[in-house]
Amino acid sequence: MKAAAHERVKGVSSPPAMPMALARVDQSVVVLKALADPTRLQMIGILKRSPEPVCICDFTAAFDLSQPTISHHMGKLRKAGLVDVSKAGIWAYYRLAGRLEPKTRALLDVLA
Amino acid sequence: MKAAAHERVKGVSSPPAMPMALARVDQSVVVLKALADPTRLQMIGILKRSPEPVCICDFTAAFDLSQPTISHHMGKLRKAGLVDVSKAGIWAYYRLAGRLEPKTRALLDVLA
DNA sequence: GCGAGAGATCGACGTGTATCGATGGAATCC
DNA sequence: GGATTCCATCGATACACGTCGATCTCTCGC
Repeated sequence: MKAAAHERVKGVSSPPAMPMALARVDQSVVVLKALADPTRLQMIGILKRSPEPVCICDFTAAFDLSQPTISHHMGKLRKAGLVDVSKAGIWAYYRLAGRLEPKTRALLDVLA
Repeated sequence: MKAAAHERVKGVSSPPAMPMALARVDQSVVVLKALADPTRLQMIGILKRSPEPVCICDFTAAFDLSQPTISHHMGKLRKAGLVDVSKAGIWAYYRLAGRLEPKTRALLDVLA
């Protein structure tokens, strides 16, 4: 993809114009891309219903994937702003991000 | 990707087990993948707030993308079950799918 | 300080996807 | 019938992504 889609939208007159803020589209796409993977969606589901932060080693044990892959997926969720990480000594504990856009929060409520 | 993620989930005992139905995960991922693109997300937004079905030629005019690319995106939305198409002579009119999973409907309500 | 373990990063590989131009199929108009 | 128009499909290309093994960076316990 060479450019963000909102830069490719022409004048627009025929279809009803688009109220959704343009930056909003890109922000939503970032979150949607982060969630559009079976592993990450299940990770979010697990985090969402866990009252305690979850050690990433638990995910490495639960999924049949290598440790780098698990770390990669969690990093993707982190960069999308969906999860927070706290390190305790050797271990890294993840939980759903505390500060979430209302729209993102609603998304997670619907999904998981 | 070699297999669906739910086939890669091991015994699972440490993290709180996962109530989300396994097929549900894959179904959600299909919808999320369809929405995780700026062009398609805007298309859905336009369809969502248009009371009338929209001719695909309007999208071709509104976005600075080639006709095959627009058709490709619309086909992706169609295969994900998000939109319905009706042909009138030479033209093809698209609208949001009438039969939507409640979860999917909620997703669209949040997003667009 | 040193070895060991947890987790992030790196490099590479195969697959998926967005994009385009060219082609094909169907309905319309003359 | 023939030309035209709209849209879907095909083939090709470039890039993004999921995955892994190997490596690096911490922190802990000795």
